[in-house]
Parts: sequence; C-alpha cells; structure tokens
Amino acid sequence: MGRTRFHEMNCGIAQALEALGDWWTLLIVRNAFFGMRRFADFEADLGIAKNVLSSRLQHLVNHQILEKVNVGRQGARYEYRLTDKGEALLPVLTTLREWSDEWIYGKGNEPVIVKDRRTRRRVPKLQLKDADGRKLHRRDLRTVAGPGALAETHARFARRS
Amino acid sequence: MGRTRFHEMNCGIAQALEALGDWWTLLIVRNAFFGMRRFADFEADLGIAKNVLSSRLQHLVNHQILEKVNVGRQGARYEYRLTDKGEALLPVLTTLREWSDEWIYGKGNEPVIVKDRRTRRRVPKLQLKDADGRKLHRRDLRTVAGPGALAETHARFARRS
DNA sequence: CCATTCGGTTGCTTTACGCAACCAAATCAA
DNA sequence: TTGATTTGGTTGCGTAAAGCAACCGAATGG
Repeated sequence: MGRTRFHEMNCGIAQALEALGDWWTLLIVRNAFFGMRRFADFEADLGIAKNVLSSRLQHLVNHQILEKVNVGRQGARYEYRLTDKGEALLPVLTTLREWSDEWIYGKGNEPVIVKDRRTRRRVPKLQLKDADGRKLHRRDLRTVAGPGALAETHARFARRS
Repeated sequence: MGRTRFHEMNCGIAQALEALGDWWTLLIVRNAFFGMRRFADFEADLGIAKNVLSSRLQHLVNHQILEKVNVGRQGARYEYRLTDKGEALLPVLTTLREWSDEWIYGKGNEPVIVKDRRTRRRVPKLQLKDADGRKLHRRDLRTVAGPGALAETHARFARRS
C-alpha cells in the first residue's frame, strides 16, 4: 500500500515531515546550504539514483523549498536554489547537527564545525530558553491548542489537561 | 535494493537521519514528548501498523533514544521512555514545528502553541544568533572540518575554500 | 561539427510499508 | 479461580517505492 501520508494530521511536525521526511530530502537541502545547485553535483555527492533525485527535487520545488531556475543561454540547463522557505530550514539542520555532535560523535569528535564568518568564533548552540535566558526542558513546557487547531485537537488537549 | 544507509557519511545530519529518518520515527518521538509511553497508545494515536511500530520502537531503543522498561508486576508489560539522548531532541522538534508554523500554516494558524509553564508565555523562537545576539543567516556562516573529520572531508572543505 | 555533459526517463529487481490474521503472556472482572 | 480482555507483539501477503542500469535529446565545449 505504500506510505501513509501525514498532511491530514494537523501537527507541525507531521507537516514538516510531509515536506522533508523522505529519505534523501534533507540531505539534498543540506547540500543546497553548502552552495550546491546542480543536478549532477547532488547526484555525484550523495550517490543517489537519478530517478529518485529527480523525484525529490521536484518534491522540494513543489513545496517551494527549492526553485528550479533555467540558467542555460538557450535554456535547458538548470539550477536548484534555496528559496526563503528553504533557507528558513537552517535552524532545523543546525539542531540536527548539534544533536548528533553531542550524542553520536561526542565532544571533540565533531566532523564539521560552523563558525560565524565575521567573528570567526563557533556559533552558540541553539537551546530552548525563556525570555530571561533560563534553559527550558520538556517538563517546563505546556502545549495548548493554537488558533489553527481542529476541534478534534482541542478535544485532545482538553482531555489531557 | 532497499534503502541506502547513511552511517558511513561522516556528517551529523546524515547520522541524525540514520537514527530518526524513518517515516514514523520522529512522530513516535513527538508523542513520547507528549508523555506517551505504551505500545497500544502509539498504535492508536498514530494509526501505524503494529509490525512497523514494533520495528521503529526497537530501532529507537537500539539508538538509545527510548528505553524499554518492564513495568508489569510479573513482567511482560512495557513502557517506552525517552532517555536523556531522546530528550535532547527537543530543539529538533521545536525548530521543525516553528518552521511549519511560519511557512506552512502561517501566522495565526498554528495548530499548537508551546508555553512556558512558569511564566505562561510563549516560548521564544529558536534562532541562530552570534554571541552578541545578532541573527545569523546562511551567508554569515563558515563551515570547516572538525576534529572528527575524515581526511576526505578535510579535502572537500579545502577545495571549497 | 563532433564529443561530451546535463538532466533527466524507462524498465526491471529488490526492499519496505500497510493490512489482516493470529498468538502467548499478563491482567482484569466476577 | 476461571474466563474474558488487553498488551505487545509475529507472520504472511499484496502493493508501493528505492536502487540499478540502460538509454536519450538538447545544450554546451572544443
């Protein structure tokens, strides 16, 4: 039956996964962040099959994370560029990298380091903090239905409260 | 041929995806963050097939994101609980949710809102900032090989610089 | 003008997902 | 204490998707 789709789930995580959750998608985006733009470059760097790459790029274009720009003088030579929506994924990629730096590689074994170009210092880690700068953990949070929630979702949170 | 595996890729994103990249995995973790612990609850809430849920839970246990705790008085009644490594995924889930709030639902249409339990105010958005609090964008960053990088990776960054 | 690169498509095989049926052990109700 | 139900799965099957290889037209480079 193929895969379940998540778009009807009324949950931001599920929505994001609908756009990004396929196997190669986020790695394509990562490479786009490194400045990669061409089909052949993604193919060579990732070792992804052409048909799958083609499908993923289309998917990302459909979701307006990449845009396909014709750069040939007579047409038919393309670049895939990050849109603003795509660039907005930087915090997602960053938290994933920071998590694996800490919990998979361990301190001192990071494969890449991201620095501020201006100050040449490492970019401070992304952490949940309140307005006063206190670190927040899972227990400190309360999740409530937002304005865009379905009635069903409101009921779920009501039950829990 | 089934799926390519990413663990040999010497990249934090790929490593994180190896642990979390499967279709249901991150939604299971999200539900774990909501306090969910039991097999049947995950099954009912997500509508996931039992065999797939079983496989994903094992995978998460293998990666030490969840731990399987026997809570039956005579054994054989289990709970799946977030480990510290699992709880450390909070920023990842948060940035995903914030991205979809902004770029999929749009302001004012968020399905859920996360508040600080103490102050009852919304948790400030996670953003990349330098030490002085300036927002950082893609162009402000430089990525360099870290101490755990393979020679190959060093070469890649050298070529680019 | 010829060779090569780019950006794919098509066809085939293998793997993984979704569904349904089934099951043993533990727990619950009477 | 016995019988029913819940829990946490496993097994088998059909379908959808990933991987591989071959091929291809248009654009580009020499």
